[in-house]
Amino acid sequence: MMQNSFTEENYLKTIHALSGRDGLDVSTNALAESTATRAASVTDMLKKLADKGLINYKKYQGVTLTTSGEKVALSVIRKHRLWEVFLVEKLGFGWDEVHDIAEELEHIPSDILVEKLDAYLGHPRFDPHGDPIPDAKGNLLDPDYRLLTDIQIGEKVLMMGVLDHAASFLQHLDRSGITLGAVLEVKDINEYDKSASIIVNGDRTIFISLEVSKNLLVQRR
Amino acid sequence: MMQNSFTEENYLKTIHALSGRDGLDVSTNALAESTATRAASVTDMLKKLADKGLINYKKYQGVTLTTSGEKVALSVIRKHRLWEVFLVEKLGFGWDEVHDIAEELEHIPSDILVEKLDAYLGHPRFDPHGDPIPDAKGNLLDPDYRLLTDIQIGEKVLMMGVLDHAASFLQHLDRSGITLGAVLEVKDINEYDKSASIIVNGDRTIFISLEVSKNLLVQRR
DNA sequence: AAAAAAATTTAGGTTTGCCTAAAAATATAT
DNA sequence: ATATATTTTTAGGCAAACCTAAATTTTTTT
Ligand SMILES: [Mn+2]
Ligand SMILES: [Mn+2]
Ligand SMILES: [Mn+2]
Ligand SMILES: [Mn+2]
Repeated sequence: MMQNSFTEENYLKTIHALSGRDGLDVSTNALAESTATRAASVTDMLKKLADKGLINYKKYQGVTLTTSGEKVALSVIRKHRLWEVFLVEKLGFGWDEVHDIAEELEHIPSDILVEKLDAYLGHPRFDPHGDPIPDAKGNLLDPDYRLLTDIQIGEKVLMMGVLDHAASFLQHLDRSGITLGAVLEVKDINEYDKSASIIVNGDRTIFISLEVSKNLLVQRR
Repeated sequence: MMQNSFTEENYLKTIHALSGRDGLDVSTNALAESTATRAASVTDMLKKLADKGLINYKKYQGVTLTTSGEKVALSVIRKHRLWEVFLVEKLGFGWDEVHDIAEELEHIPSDILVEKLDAYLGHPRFDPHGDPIPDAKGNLLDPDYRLLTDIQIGEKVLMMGVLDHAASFLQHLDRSGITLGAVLEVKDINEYDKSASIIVNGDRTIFISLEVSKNLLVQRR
């Protein structure tokens, strides 16, 4: 059985991300956008992935992952997130610095490496951004967090993850003192622009824009 | 400034290894052999590396690294050896299992990653096979070890490294109890086939063939 | 110093993953 | 339902890294 290339793995991971929890069809254009390539190049790759049995592809109809394609995607995601934990927990990187490095490390192929890394890290269940880490068999939790925009005034929630993974957003959260696991209490919501004042960990009050609220995943306590 | 590809880095590393401590010219055929490619492919790559100023190349005359090429080679070697230390010291791999994985990890580009890894490992000076690790500036120790074949009967030496890095050889040493840092005393050398009996760490006596002696780097105490 | 052998380079192809431009299919608007 | 717009595919090419076969250069032998 031939190995999947770096590029093929990235396509599979992207298809997984774009098809979301419901396994919706992913369009050629969406893939072109996400992979920073042109639609024609995507079509080329889709043919190859279909030939290898990794995706279901009918011309003009979009694609979904096959079972075998999903297995590959989940394995890459597992590696990505485990390496991110390593970079943050062991090497002392910030959560805003690890994505690009993990983007490369995720393609190192050794299964035994992944399992030893997982054990060394203490079998973490979430990565530094709050994203769940698939287990060795490809089981992936779907923790139904909600957006901070759905939380009522007076409610206290735990900060569990981010939707936007951009370094600039994560750095903004750092400056606001909003870290994974922080307790957030919605003190007030501005009618006009939906900006909010939030009490962080019971002491500091900060103001956050709707843009920020829309990207914060939280959980009732 | 364009980045060097995976493949270019491997060629530079191979040229470094083959030119030895004296910086001798490396032949096209030797490179073809070491990189498991054909001579014609090597010629293609040599032209490219010469264009990029990484090697000195005159047709039919063999190649040497330029200062800039050597810098790249040493950086790749540094990464290879640091990752090997990580795999053995932190993840618990055996010294016979890490080479192929490090062969991939050595191409992960981030400078800051390398420096954080180095610090995390406690700035190791040698890799699990006894090979010296270049520092961040590209300074590489040249410890003048000698071969066990050069040691007289009765002499006690420290086991410092291996010439052959093959898993089968390393596993053979494991079975013989010969590890890095072990004290070896040459008890007797067989006239006929130069095989020897050796006392390991002052207790066990083992017999080793010339083939093994030729691949053991040792140091007087 | 030729002739023969070995090493190296050139010539011409292949595959992978990308591109632009043009054609075809699908979706949307009138 | 037709026309228009959008999406997707096809056609034809390019660069990287490899290949085989054929030429060329260097080295070794006679
Ligand atoms: Mn990431
Ligand atoms: Mn992450
Ligand atoms: Mn190695
Ligand atoms: Mn080594």
